[in-house]
Amino acid sequence: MSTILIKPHRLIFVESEPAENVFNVTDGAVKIYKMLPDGRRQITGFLFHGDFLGLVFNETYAYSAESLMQTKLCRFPRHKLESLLNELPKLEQRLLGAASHELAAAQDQMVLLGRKSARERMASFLLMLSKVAERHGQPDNSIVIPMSRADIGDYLGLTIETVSRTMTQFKSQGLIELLDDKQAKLLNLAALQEIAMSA
Amino acid sequence: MSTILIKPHRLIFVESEPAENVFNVTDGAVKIYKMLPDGRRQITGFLFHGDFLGLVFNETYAYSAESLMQTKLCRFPRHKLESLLNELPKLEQRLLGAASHELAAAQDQMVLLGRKSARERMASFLLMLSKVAERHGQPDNSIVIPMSRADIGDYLGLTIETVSRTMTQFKSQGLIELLDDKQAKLLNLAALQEIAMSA
DNA sequence: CGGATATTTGACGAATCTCAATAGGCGTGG
DNA sequence: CCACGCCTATTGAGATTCGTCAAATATCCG
Repeated sequence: MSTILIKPHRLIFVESEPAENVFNVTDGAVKIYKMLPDGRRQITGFLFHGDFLGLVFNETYAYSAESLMQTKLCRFPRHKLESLLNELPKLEQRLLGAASHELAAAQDQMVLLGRKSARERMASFLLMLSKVAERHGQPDNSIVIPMSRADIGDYLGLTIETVSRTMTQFKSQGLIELLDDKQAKLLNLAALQEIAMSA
Repeated sequence: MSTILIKPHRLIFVESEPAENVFNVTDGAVKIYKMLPDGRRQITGFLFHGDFLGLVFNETYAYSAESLMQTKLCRFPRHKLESLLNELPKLEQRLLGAASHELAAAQDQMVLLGRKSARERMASFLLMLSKVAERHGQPDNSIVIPMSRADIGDYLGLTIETVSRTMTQFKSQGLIELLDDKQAKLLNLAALQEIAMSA
């Protein structure tokens, strides 16, 4: 096990490569995504401090992973992990808990992608970043947006343009304030929650 | 642990109820879904012979489950499961494997919902049913469709009408043959795979 | 400072949704 | 056995949301 430091916008591993390592995000932010043969991309999650990465029991990675910013990772060789599991059953329970949590998040994202409008998706996304801010001990109405508009679009199943237009719309309705591309204030959390409609 | 028999179109459990049982589908078919407050629904998966159901490590179910047809389930009380896990670490590995598999399926579904066209979604769906048929020892080009058009729509993030129109389109292009609402032949698997584009 | 890249904005078009009508299946009861 | 009614699926026409293409603006970084 070793700690590694990763520069912004670096590939960490690629889908269908042999899954040699498992990671834990210590600091920074990571996106994970799958590609279609013609180049369309779906980002299936963003990972932050404390999240597990590459947690598969297949022989190959099921998705690609890339850093959004300078990021610190703990790396375990996977073959060591397997023997470790036999020694520490407690760890296995933690992994099962993590997988269960990820699964619940994946199902929420399916609801978002299958049934929510662009406005609802963007509101849900901003509230997700608000929860991340909270987890990091920041005020929940002041968010950092470490990903590009393209990343947001590929996460929400929208185009860059729709993401941008919806942000502008929220801004002009006084729901948010954009400090710059990467930083925003949520001026009306209640209204955003209303829009997001997440059961 | 007991085996229970469930009639078609019966609720098995409801989202946010205390998760008292874990199930294994022995026979039949089950849909699992989440609702938005205004009644929109997203079906997050269909389960068949051998699939685990209600596999959560939260105290409440994360989704509702309903039978599509007459279905047989194995039921475990969850509190017994937890002590069982301590005795049989092997079981925990199987559950972790199942969770990992479900997670991979969830990510594929996110790609479908976020980035695929109606045609691509329907082709992917028909091929999924083809794999189910194979798993059941049936020819892979003769599928049973145990769910309604509404279910298909809520699974693929489409409306009933779009599902129906796309089926008609496939039929008129000689890709499929509809025996009745619930049964079809896939006349050109290669073409459907081409359309589905699943990386 | 300046070129490259990312974001915003605008005009238009297309895929899918909505609403409405029709057709088909299936069970019940006459 | 047929007729009726109910429910689901299909088909059609028009509306709408979001995507596409294009241009302008802003931002980043050497």
